[in-house]
Amino acid sequence: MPELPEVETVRRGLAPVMEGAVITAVEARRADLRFPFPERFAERLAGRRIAAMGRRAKYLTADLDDGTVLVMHLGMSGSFRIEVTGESSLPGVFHHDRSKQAAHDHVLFHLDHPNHGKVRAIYNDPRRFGFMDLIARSGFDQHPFFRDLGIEPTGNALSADYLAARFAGKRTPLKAALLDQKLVAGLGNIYVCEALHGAGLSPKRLAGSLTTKNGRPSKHLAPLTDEIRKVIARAIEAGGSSLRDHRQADGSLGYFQHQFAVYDREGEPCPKPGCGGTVRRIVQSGRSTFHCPSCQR
DNA sequence: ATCATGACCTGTTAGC
DNA sequence: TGCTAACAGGTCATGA
Repeated sequence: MPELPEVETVRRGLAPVMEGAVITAVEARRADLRFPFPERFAERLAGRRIAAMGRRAKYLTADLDDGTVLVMHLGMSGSFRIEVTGESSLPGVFHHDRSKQAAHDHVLFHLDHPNHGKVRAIYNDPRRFGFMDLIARSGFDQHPFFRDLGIEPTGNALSADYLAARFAGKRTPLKAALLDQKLVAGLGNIYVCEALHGAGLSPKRLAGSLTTKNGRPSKHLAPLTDEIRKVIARAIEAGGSSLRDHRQADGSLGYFQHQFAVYDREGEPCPKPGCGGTVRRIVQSGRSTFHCPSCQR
């Protein structure tokens, strides 16, 4: 499910109830998700206070008061929801039908928050491609999860020069290059399709074709960085995209899917003014790519 | 080294 | 209506 904007939306939803809260208990209802939970997972979390909720690429992090970091990845279908347990006064908290989602509730974090009282954060993940781990804050950047990750697409590091350096000599299609978390971390299938359409670049074009002989950026790279930055920012603003199950932590739906130009719009007219093309679906590296062959060259 | 592919799992939907 | 096949936001291990 979640690319960077969805994970960031989850982080923003969890932060108000998790930051500053003490974890009173954790229930892991099975031994593994994609990977086994770390040794003594629940015991190591119990009693810890959460100092801050963070995000790196598509990873959610919770910094604990003992120097460990709870790392969480939502995989394809992971989501969180918040439930108030007592007479807590959280405006707009998700009042859901518990029986509906309980089937795949795998981890329950029981929290005690100084302002909100007793609250639970519940991790649900039907496909179980998500995972959780505990690592040391001191070794965070060197940890295998994070060591090889590329830059965040939201910050100043993303530039035409950066992409030119990383694309140089690459024979892989632009679509695959942008999905590679070692180059730009956090982009996924939706937002790569959208950014390439915005930039008017074909997903089939070889990444290396966007650099000049001496490794300088071609004229297409500045617009591409702009489109990446823009689509990610707009999607975060919209609370992410709700294709089937992504929700904000308060239960409301993200609505960026209504702004897709090409993703999941096969057969529809290209929305670019004056283009007149038709959105097509192709398969690249085993995954759907949506693009407009008329205006993406 | 680089790249494309299948595997991991379950749920939903398109098509017959 | 009911069955089956294809497909889904991600990543990792494989083999060419």
